[in-house]
Amino acid sequence: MENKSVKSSQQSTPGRTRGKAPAARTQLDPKRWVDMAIDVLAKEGVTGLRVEVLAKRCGVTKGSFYWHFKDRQALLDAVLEHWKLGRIRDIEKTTAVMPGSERQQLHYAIEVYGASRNQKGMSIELAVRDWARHDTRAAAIVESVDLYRLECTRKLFVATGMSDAEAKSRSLLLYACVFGLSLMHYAHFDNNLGDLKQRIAERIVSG
Amino acid sequence: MENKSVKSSQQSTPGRTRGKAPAARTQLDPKRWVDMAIDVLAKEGVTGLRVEVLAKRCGVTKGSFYWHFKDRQALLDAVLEHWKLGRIRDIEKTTAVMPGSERQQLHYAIEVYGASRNQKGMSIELAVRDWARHDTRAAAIVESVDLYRLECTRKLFVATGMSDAEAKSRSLLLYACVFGLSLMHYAHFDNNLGDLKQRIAERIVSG
DNA sequence: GGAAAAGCATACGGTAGCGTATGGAAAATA
DNA sequence: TATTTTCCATACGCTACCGTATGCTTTTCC
Repeated sequence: MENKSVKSSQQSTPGRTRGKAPAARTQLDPKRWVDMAIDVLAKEGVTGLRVEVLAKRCGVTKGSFYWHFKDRQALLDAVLEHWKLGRIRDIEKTTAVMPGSERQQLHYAIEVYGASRNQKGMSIELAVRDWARHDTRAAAIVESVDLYRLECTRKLFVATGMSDAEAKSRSLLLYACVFGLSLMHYAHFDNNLGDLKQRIAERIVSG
Repeated sequence: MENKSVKSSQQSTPGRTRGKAPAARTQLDPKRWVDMAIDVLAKEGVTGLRVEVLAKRCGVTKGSFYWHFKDRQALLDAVLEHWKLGRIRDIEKTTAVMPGSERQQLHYAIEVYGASRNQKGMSIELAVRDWARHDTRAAAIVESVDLYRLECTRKLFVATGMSDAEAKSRSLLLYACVFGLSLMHYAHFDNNLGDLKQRIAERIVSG
C-alpha cells in the first residue's frame, strides 16, 4: 500500500530500466476505467458514476478500482481531463479548413453536433455541463472548452468577412443553438424538421 | 419548538357533511413540500431531491412526508405538474401582447430568460431538462411545455409578417439559444457581453 | 524455480437514503 | 368532555454506496 498511481503515474519507475515498456500495463487500465466511466456518464450523468457500479460493468470488483485510483474523485478528475483533451482534438479537427470554405465548414460544425450518430457525444456534453452546475472543477473544464470552441469558430466567421464583434456573436449563437436544441423536445413541433434546421443554420451562418 | 402551525386556510371543503372525501384539508401542506422541493431541485438537481433532506429543510421528519405523499415518486410527479402549470401561466403572460408590438415582445422574451433575477427559474429549467434525459415522465412534461412555448412565439413571429416555416424556425432558434446560453460558460469570451447578446437577439428576431 | 510486485477478490465498518410500523400529541368533531 | 381524525416523531429493516484492510492469484524479474 504505497504508490497509488493516480494519474501522474510514470516518470520514474525506479529500478526497472531495461525491461520493456513498463508504463504500458499500468497506463492502459486506468484508460479502460475512464472509457467505461464516460459511457456511464453519458447514460446516467455524474451522479450515476458510482465506483461499485462501474466495477461491475468492468467485470471486476472495486478492489481493482482502488488499486488504480485513489478515490472516486480521482476518477472524476481523470474523466474531466480526458474529456477536455478529446474535445480540443475534436474542435481542431472540425474547424480546420482550407481558406475559402469557411462557410461550408461552419455548416458542417452545426450539422455534426445534431447528427444522430453523435448522440453519445452530445449526451456526454450535456452530462458534463450539468455536472459543471454543481462542481467547480467541471465548470472550469467546461469554460476552457467553451472558450476554445468559441474562439475557433470566431475565426471562421471572421474569415467570411465579418467584423470581430459580429463574429463573436455568431460564434456564441452557434454553440448556444447547438446545445440548446439538444436540450429541447421539439420532435412534434413540425413534420419537416430538416427544413427548420436548415433555416436555422442559414440564419446562424449567413449574413 | 413547535412550529407546526402553518395552518390551513381552507376555502370550501364542499360536501363536508356526512360523506367522506376529507381530502380537501390536506391540500395546502403538500404545496409547502412542493415549493421546498423545487428550491432543492434548482440547487441540487433531481438527484438531490431526497425525502429526508427535504424533511430536514422543512423542520420536520420524514414521518410527515409519508403522510402527505405516497412515496418519493409522488412528490416528483407533483413537482413536475406544478412546474408545468407555472410555466404555462408564465408563457401566456410573456407572450400576451397588443397587436403591433410583437417584435418588442419577442425581445422581451429573450431578455427575460437571460436576466440575472431569473437565475433561479433558469436553474429549475435546466434541472428539469436534465431530469428529462433519464425519466420519461419528466420528458413528457418538458415536451408539452416546449411545444406550448414554441407555438406561442411562433404566433408572434407570424404576426411580424413571416411565413409559417420561417416563424417556426425562428421560434425554435429563440428557445434553443436562450437555453443554450444558460448552459455555456462564456463570461470571459468578451468584455462587452451586452453588445454580443444584443446582436444575437437582433439576429433571432429581425429579418 | 523462487521472491517480489502487480492486479484483483473478499470482508468489514460506516453513512445515507427509502419505505413501514407504531405511538403520541394536537385539533376537529360529536 | 369524549372520541375520532390529523399530523408528526421515533424506531426499524433494508439497500446502495464509499473507502480500508487483508488476503489470494498471477505475472515479472532475477
